[in-house]
Amino acid sequence: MTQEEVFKNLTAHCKEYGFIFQSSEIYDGLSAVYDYGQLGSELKNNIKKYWWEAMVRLHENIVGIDAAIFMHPRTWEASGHVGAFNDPLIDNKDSKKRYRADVLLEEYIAKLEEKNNKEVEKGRRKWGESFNEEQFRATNPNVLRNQAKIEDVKAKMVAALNANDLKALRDLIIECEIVCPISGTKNWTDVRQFNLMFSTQLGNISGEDGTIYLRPETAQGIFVNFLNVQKTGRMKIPFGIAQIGKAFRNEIVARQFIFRMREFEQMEMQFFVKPGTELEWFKAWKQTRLAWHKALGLGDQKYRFHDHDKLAHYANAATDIEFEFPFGFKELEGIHSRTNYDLSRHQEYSGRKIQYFDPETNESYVPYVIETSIGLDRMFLAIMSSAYKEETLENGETRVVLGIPAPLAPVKLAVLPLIKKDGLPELAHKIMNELKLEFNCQYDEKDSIGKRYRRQDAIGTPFCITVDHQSLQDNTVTIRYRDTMTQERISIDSLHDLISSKVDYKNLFAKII
RNA sequence: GCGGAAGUAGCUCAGUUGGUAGAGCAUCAGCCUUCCAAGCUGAGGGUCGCGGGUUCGAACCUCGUCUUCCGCUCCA
Repeated sequence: MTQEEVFKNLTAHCKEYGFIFQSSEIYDGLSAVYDYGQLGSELKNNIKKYWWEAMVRLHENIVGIDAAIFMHPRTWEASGHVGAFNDPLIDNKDSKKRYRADVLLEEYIAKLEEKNNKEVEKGRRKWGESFNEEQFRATNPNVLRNQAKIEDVKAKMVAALNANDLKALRDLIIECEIVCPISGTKNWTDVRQFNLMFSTQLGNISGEDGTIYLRPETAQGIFVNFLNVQKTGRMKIPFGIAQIGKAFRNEIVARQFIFRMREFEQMEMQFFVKPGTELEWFKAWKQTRLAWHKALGLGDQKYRFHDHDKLAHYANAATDIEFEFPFGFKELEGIHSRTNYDLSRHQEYSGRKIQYFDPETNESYVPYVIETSIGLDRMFLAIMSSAYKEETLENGETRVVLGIPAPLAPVKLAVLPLIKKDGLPELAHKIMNELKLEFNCQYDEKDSIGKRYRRQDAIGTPFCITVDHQSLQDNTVTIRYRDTMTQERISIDSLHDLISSKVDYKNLFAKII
């Protein structure tokens, strides 16, 4: 079976067992938006917990916040998200080249002006000393025609840009018969605004038109709260602020299932350090974060660093932790040395002093920042794609099993009466009622025992507790392990401690610290 | 965005030259009882992605649209 087929089966499996559904499916779905189902949301919550506790609880100098999705619009001017992504763009279908629509029109206007200048030069040569440029421009029919066109195009372009009327811009390009400099054709796409931020209206914000954005990254919520957290939490550098939350990007192409979605969730931590020490911390966080991933046991060979050669304007070092997805090695987490760019920009745009007074050196500075930013949905996909296995057993039968690490498994155990009479269901319920106080459990008495094991395998339940006739005699049950399919008989009293020891996050943390 | 392919029950799919919609698995109820799925009986479930058009009649032909997958492009 090819990788592609396995990935297809995985996505079908995610739907069939209630992990992931397409958003608004009964209305034909919404492109690149997905919902997490009854099991998916459990797994997602467990991933969040693993990250949050590893970052916030295990590091005494990291605290967590939960900032709003809506932020003051000036945030995005300071961050550089507004402006950099606000151009109306148009593609030529033949050359596949992309242009700014307003630039194409301005070049067209410039050409007309050049034409007129040439006419004027011709007139000047012809009339010599007695040439009156003003009068010439006011009377020459060619110049007048061009000038009228210039005025017309300018007026229409400004009107269209102000009204954000993209269709009018395209119509104008067609009307002017502008051709692509490369292909020479007039085969244009629609004009599109390549703004990656979603916008909406806020009731009444003073001085603005009320347009606000859904945050395209969670990081800014941390930066604008730097002073709040540092002062109220009495934080001393170096320290970090962590956050889990939704972000939104209006991607042009969003594909590969939940790998690139328009609404997604990030788990980010911004670590504030003394200027000059940032590259040491960058190196340290690379190792810390890789260890966090490897502790899950999905396979060490599935991870690699991809250092950036071309750095973003705000960074002085950057790397990706890439994971081997079914469609190849792709970015799972980014670790960036963001310098003091963000805090400095907010200092500039807000007019507030955003600095840290270092008691050791008695000086103030704008801290440098190391960012670790992981896509929660990508993490989900990484776990699912490495956990999903189609196995052929020794007896020739097949099973589909999700080898999800036990601490992250949506359902920790299933309680199964071997048959549904003779008092076995009653005892099974009694066991379940005690264990469900701590673990997410399922009870199942339908169909043969083997079939029920397969059902639990398919959703990644690590343990099946089977109640049989012997249980009624001696208070023991069998516990069956998902990965090995082996069983052992243990007393009902020891169930809690055994399962607890296997699903505890401590097992993972032990490998990190 | 461009090009290609696809969309029929929860899942995987069949459906003949256009003539009232099918299977297996799954689900539910009952029977049976057996530690690694597919025993017996019965039941529910589909405006064939959506919308126009052609036709006496469309799952099938046609146009549009939405969604998904693949390649390119774009973004980072």
